[in-house]
Amino acid sequence: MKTTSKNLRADERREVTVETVVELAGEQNPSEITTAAIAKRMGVTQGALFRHFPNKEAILSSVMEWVSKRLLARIDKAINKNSSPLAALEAMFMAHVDFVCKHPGVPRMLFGELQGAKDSAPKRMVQLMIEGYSFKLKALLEEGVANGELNPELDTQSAALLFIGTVQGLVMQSLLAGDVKKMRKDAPGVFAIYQRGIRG
Amino acid sequence: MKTTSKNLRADERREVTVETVVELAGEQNPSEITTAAIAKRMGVTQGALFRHFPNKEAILSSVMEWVSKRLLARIDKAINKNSSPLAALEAMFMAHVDFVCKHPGVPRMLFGELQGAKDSAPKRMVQLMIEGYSFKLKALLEEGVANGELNPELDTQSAALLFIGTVQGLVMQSLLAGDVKKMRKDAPGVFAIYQRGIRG
DNA sequence: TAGAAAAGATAGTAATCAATTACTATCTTA
DNA sequence: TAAGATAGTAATTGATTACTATCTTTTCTA
Repeated sequence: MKTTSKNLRADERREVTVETVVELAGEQNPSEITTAAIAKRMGVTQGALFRHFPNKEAILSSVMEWVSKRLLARIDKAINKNSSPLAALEAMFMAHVDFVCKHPGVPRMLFGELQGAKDSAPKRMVQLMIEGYSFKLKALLEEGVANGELNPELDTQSAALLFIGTVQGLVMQSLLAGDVKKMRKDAPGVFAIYQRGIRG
Repeated sequence: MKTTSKNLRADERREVTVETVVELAGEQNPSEITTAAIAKRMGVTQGALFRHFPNKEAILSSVMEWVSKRLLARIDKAINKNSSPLAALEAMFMAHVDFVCKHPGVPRMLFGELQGAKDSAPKRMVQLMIEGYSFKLKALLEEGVANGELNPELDTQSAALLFIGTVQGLVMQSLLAGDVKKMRKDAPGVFAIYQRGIRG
């Protein structure tokens, strides 16, 4: 029984830890999240964390893995629901925005990890995720070009970069306003301009 | 004489401090820049910093002020050189990218400050700067719409957001590649798509 | 050029951090 | 149900942080 047991199993505890970090990252600067803060939110002592993770970096690595898995799965689902590449692109965009709205700490953590000079395990995880993301994105863009939906002379490399940057811009704007939901509201208008830029 | 003097005057020392922080931010995670690291780079002891700044936050505030002044001045110069709004937008974009290339730590610091939950003095400074930036941007966009250069039905709010996001996307890409100069190379292609999205 | 004022050095402080320790509570299963 | 395995606690560690008190050197000025 989950509800009656005081102690969680190791894998459950790891899962809870990861979710707690994602939650905290939505409320404060991710780089200032301490192991003590994580433990407190979980209702557990600080030292207990190190029964399940060798060190703090391993926690962050697990978080990045969690994010990567969930985001890419969402993206895939959005893509597969649409036959047209352009429609799929829009669905992918909205799925991404929706994901970030639900987990506002995620883009902050990603950006934070990328800023670290040394290439840590979590940083490599982020790079890997963006690689996978870009791959799907470029495939859609090239499909659209071949399809005729997109500008035949489209620079797909730049278009992919702009796509990701667009989401990043929405995130930054929501940070400025201190309002996460703003993103969902602004997304359609911004994507409309992007779409106009790549359409055939 | 500057060269012969061992001690700098207070205002000079403050200036050097700010420039050192900007420099360090280009090399490492801004949130991990310690007062000891700043002092070491300046060839001065850590305690000496507190002769010129009441605390660390004041240093960061000064840095943000420095950034704000320099960036907005550059933007203004770029705008004033061009009569056409669309040409001015492009010049503004390139000036911004150029500035970030010269000071790669700047966007990292901005983003980092915005992430802090509490609204500190440096955070307010950043918000003020982006406000000024957006103001100039929207003026140009509206001018372009009135002019006929831009899409008459353009959503200028979204267009402004996308403009800033585009720069942000370039920054992120350069972080991923670990190569700042990549940004300058990618900028024209990305702006071309943006331009296509807003043009009349 | 004396000496006051400014700038910097030296040597600390208290607080906070991730990590580790010795120990206890709880669960599982043979 | 006894015994081993697993999960968590409480206290402490050394390192690092921003910041400060006191002393020394440099620079400016009257």
